[in-house]
Amino acid sequence: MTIEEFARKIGVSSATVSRAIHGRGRISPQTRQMVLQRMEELGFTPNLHAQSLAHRRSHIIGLEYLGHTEVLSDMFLIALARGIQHVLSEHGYTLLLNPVGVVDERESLLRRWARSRAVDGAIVVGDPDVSVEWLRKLITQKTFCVVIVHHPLPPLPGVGCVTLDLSRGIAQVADLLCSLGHCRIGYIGSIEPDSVLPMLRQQVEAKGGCISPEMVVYAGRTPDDGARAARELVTKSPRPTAIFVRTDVLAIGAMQAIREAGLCIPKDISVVAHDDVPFAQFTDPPLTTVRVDYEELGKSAVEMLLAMLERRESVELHRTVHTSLVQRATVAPPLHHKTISLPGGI
Amino acid sequence: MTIEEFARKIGVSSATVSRAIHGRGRISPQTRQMVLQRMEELGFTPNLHAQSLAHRRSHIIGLEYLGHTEVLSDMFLIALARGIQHVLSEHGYTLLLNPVGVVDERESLLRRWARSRAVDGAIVVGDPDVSVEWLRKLITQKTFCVVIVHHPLPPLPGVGCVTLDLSRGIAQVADLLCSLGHCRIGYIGSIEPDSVLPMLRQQVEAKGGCISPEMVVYAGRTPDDGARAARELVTKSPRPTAIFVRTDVLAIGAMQAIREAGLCIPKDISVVAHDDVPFAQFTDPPLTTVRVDYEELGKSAVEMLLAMLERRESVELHRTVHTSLVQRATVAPPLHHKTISLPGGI
DNA sequence: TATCGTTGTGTAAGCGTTTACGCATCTATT
DNA sequence: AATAGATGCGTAAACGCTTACACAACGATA
Repeated sequence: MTIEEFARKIGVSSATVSRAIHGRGRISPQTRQMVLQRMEELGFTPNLHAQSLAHRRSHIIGLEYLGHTEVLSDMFLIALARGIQHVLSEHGYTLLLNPVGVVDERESLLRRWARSRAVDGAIVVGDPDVSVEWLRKLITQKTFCVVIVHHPLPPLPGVGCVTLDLSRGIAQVADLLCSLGHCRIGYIGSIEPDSVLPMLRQQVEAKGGCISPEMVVYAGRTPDDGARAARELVTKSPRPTAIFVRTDVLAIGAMQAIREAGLCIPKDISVVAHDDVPFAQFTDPPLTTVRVDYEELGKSAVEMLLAMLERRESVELHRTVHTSLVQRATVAPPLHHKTISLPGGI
Repeated sequence: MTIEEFARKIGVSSATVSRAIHGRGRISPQTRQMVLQRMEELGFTPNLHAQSLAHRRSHIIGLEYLGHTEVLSDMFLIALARGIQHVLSEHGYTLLLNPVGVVDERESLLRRWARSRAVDGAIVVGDPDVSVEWLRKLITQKTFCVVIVHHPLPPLPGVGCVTLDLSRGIAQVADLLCSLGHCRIGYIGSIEPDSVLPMLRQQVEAKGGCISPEMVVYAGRTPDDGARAARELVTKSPRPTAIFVRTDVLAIGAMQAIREAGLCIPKDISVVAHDDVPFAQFTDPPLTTVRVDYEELGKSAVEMLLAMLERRESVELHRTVHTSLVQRATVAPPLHHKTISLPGGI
């Protein structure tokens, strides 16, 4: 049913129906009520494409995720999407997903979406691949977007930026570990380059602890990688009294390997990880880890985007989301509290 | 840039450009090549809404998920979405998500989408809430959809159906357990009504085992629920030699409780669960569980839907996806193999 | 050479909305 | 009672694409 047919059927013009729907323009309250009610009854819903065409607005926003797609690393996406959806649906928008994990080399789907006006704006996730050039191309299309990154971007018109700042959580890790007396701390990284190690090291050293170079090993992404790394660290002598693992997924494997080495977590060795993926609370013992509030991240991003789309005054183009440690059961004081390594020493 | 502007700029008419884009209608190969090339150069992309309006096709399909939204139960959604996306993007379609977990009582978002022609078709997940009435309303809008359910639906025009049949996996569970000699089997269910228990019981009894009524307890959804249920089962005497747990999430808690009761998995008691969520391989020991291939489910559904949309002949309107057991390390032969319970006995 | 089908292109009428504009019809003012 | 400004509504022109139809140019046939 088209708006014309419907209008005729209820004895008004299409313009009146349109005005009733949007509550804009001059229309009497009675007529409006009547139209809305009959819409319910007859089940008329305006054609979205015609609306979008006329409005030059689709009320759809896109989510572009640049990055490797492994089963486990995907999990954060759903949390992000949930945060985004929540805000979005309150404003009558919906979410269009790009093919997860299918990164189109020649031209990002997002650009195509933007040019074809399929989306009004977009949220872009995936730190390493967000280049300024790429963004510059994107915004030529007069599409707003907000990117979620680790390090603030140079300001570009029409580009918002919410940065995920890991330092708070990392500082808390250092605090916890050092205050318990850990000073020989191991580090299992994921993929280089890595901005977390320097952060952690600085914090730890400031508190009298130490992450000496031979105590850091870069593993990879999978639990097996984590296990391998943990085996390596655990055979060092002296053994680290605590290990920070860059991701929960790695930590899963690391914990397994540590147990297999006959060590007890956290009595013999403490473990702290990062991400707080859903299963972190179900490991044995439950994993102490740094929580990243992806839902909050999604919310912030979409709020910013909507503010831009609705051309609100004074839109804050930069926001920061912090992380925080959630303590569960993989950290305890070190067993022998006598060994104090000198700052920077081996 | 509109198609008119672009056409003028390259010295042809808009009709020619359109024909070049779609490769339909009469157009010389040279002109077509030229147009396509200049599209690249000038960066022209047709407006999607205008296209959809003219075509009466949006090339977007919706995913509606009816159901409770808990963090862990969400995980299957992403696998499903991945399967869907994969096929979809090969055919130039994209996916529109309904607000996850926001079930609009008055009128499903999907219906609104369908009526407003935002989507060409939809995939509906969420067994318990898929009522035939609801579907009947949906198809009034001439929208195709395929539902993913556990039990085949009465055939409706325009409604495809892929059913997830759990029986194969359940039979394998019964096989495994009984062939190892387990005959006193406990059952931890999730939420009633439950179609799995009858299936499992039938299979088990056919093989000489038994799930006696006091060996089944309905728990809920969370790991804590699972733990409570396991504690209850484990204190029975005689104790079950194996427990089937309806979901991996419940099993997590159950395993923890079993360990806390001083029992060893699988030596003292075997555990088999269902779903094979990502972390199932990382429990300690790794969980033997029934795998549901959600990606396959998504693929099947979307293939069927696309076939319907493209009005292919002889579309198979019903497909079945089976489950299968993946054996990991939570099952072993029972410790004392002497007790043989009579079929159907207490 | 006149005729006919074929081929490539342009013209214009949709597709289903929104909205600027104009025209009645009212109330409020003199 | 005549006029001015509100107010409510309809008409019609966009919005940017597709496609049926018309038409010109062409090689093939008689």
